[in-house]
Amino acid sequence: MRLGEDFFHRDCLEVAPDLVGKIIVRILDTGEEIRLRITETEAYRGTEDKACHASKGRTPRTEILYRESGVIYVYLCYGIHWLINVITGEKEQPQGVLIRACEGFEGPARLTKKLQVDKSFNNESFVGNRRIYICDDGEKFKIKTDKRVGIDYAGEEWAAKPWRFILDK
DNA sequence: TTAGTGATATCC
DNA sequence: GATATCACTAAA
Repeated sequence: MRLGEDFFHRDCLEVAPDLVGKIIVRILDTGEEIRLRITETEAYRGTEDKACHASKGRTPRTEILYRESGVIYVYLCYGIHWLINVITGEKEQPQGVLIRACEGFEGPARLTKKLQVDKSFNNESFVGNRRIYICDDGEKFKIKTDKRVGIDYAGEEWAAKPWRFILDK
């Protein structure tokens, strides 16, 4: 079953663990279909979260985070890597979930490379999109949590939050 | 361990 | 206009 707007329209701390174990589907321009199970996500929650891009204020780049749930936020990291996020929660509230890894493709940039996602997906939505969407195949998994990674700059308080969700095999 | 890479924000 | 920063990866 394909996930709709109501799935994303919750707090990112609820959506992030729920997204683990779901299937991300990407239809290439060639018609080829790629299906991958999501194995790792991270939650980024509002202006108070120093690790969230929107914590420094609303800018043209972080504008996406304020949009409605289901919207795709893609941005370039270290000049080479595309990272993909999905917006969650209420409109005008900057929060989202970073999709870090899928089965067989651990690492946020390896994922987007495999799925051929780049900035042309930025500002689109998982809801009603025919190139990329997320499915629930009904399977349930055990989830474990951990600290987020790569955000030491946000300070100990935020770097220590257990807002990383990993599929527990 | 380090090079590679470029958009963004922040400082002149 | 210039520079510093960055939610990473692959090669060594």
